Amino acid sequence: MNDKLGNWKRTHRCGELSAGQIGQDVCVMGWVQRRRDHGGLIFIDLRDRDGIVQLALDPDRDPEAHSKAEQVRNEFVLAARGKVSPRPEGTVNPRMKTGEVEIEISELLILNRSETPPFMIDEFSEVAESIRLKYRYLDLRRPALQDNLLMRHRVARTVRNYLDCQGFIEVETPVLTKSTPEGARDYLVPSRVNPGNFYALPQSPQLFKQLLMVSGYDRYFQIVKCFRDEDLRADRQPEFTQIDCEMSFVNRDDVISIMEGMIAEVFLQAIGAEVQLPMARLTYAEAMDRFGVDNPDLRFAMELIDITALVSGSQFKVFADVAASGGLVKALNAKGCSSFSRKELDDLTDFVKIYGAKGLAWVKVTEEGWQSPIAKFFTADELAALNDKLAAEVGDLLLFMADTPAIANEALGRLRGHLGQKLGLAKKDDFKFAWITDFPLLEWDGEERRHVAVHHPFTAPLEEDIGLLDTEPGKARAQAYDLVLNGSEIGGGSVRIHDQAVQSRMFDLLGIGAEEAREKFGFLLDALSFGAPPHGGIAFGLDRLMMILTGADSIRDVIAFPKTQKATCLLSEAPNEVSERQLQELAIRLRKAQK
RNA sequence: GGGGCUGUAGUAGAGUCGGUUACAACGCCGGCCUGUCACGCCGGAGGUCGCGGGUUCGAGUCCCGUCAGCCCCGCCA
Repeated sequence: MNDKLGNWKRTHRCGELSAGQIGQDVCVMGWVQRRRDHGGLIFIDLRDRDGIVQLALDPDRDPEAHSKAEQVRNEFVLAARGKVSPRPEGTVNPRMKTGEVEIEISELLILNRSETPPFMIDEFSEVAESIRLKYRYLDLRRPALQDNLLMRHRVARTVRNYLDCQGFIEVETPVLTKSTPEGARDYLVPSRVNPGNFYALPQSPQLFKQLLMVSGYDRYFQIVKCFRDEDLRADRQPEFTQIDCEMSFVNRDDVISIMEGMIAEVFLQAIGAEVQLPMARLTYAEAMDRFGVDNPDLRFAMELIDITALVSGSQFKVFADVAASGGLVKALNAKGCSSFSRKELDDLTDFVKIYGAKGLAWVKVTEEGWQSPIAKFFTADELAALNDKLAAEVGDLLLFMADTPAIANEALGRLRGHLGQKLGLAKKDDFKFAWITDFPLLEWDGEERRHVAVHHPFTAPLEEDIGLLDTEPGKARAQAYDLVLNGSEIGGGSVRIHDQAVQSRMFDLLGIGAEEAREKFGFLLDALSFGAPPHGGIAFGLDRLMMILTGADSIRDVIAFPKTQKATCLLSEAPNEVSERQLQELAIRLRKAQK
């Protein structure tokens, strides 16, 4: 039989007790971290979310509490009253925040018992993630996850305070909304009241926040769940959280300036890091040229060098042919890496093949010159020119990639990131931000044989590129921007189209006919015709931001109840089959699973 | 859809060349212990080697399949 709480009131949290409370009568409540039974004296480490404090139970002081303590096991829930006392000389524990004191217990309640947990609730035990996920409520008792979720709370609070001070108001938008073409696969929800019809869960509140601008709310934000039915990654969950913002009467620089202030405040409040403002900016074209990717990790240099022109006339056919057919030959200098083993070089080659590259040429720069399978193809002049262009020094490893521009950039750019990690150039407590601007507006989709929006269909072109929409739409740039931190895209947004005619033209370019546009986005087009102000916004991925702030390697470590890679929840066992009756109400008949 | 890694008591691991009854640690249970703090000492219980099939006199070990977890490509406006 458990003890009743009655009118006991907690006076302190376990972690906040220190020498300052010595002599006070206190009451703490929490979970048993550990019991140490010395036959006479019993020590209990009591834990709550703030920390751990030692309870001392002396049979001479209170036999009843002491005998109760003998029944106590790990994770029992206790309430304890007693006097905060200094620990005897020589028994102070400097590794504990509360290690100078203990509570001399006079009364003890066992509020609840616990089964032996499947794993130890401490910071030492390594446990398979599938077991941690099945017993998530126990894993969440451990300090690592508690610290992460507490920081997540502080970040959300900082964001709300900052945006409130800047005149933003938080407005909720529908979760049951309309499926739209473009973008990710939707999660669908059947409508019982409208058989055969489905809601979609929002991939983002994009359209609604634009409507709020038309409604005159001027500055909106929301910390909001978004849903995309796509495959998972270490930094991707099908349901995730955005800090979603939209502002009226602003241009790109206005949005960037307010938002980088928010990020700086978040870093200061969450981890005490000072962020230099304004943040760096790179155009998309420059990012691709120097780093091969649109989310470069700027914690280290090792930039990509375009050597297409230098090798276009060389005897090395692989390079010359690529150059002649409109491809790119690019290289990077891995300083001091000429000691890489054959195996390491093979691993690098395997790495670039993941991104579709056919191979990777390497050169070790030695006292005797180039040591490389491709050295013999180049004249002395060519070697000198390449060494000069790559700033090659003895001890360097040069890596070359020749392919279509898309593959050469991506493969070598990813290799650069990979090497940065491998060589320890990317430190977790180093934060390098950059805004990437001037993205292309459109991208050609070879499979669907049409343009698709790089950002989304509501993104405005650069004002000077509007003419290109009629001549060379593929060359038009967008008023879009991403915030990149340490090689991770943590946010992205754009100035939106507020002109109905331009929006219709955009749908046209995307191969969305007038009728389809009417059907899918008619409400937006209508709204734009009723005095839509110029507006723009941005959304930050809160989960990814938290990963970087906490140093987590997995998005699951910053989410209270995350999904597995197969998008299931090991705790609740969602998703699950539903009853025939439920399906009937929804007018849904299942097909047999196809083999 | 594809590539890769992992799977052995509650937990995390060892297990040789295919060969006796599958090991030791932490945890758990019992006993002892009045200053420990990841307490200590003594004793004990606990196993469908993920699952299914195959090879073999014999499989945790080799082969095939499958399931689960993780990482990656595709996908993610």
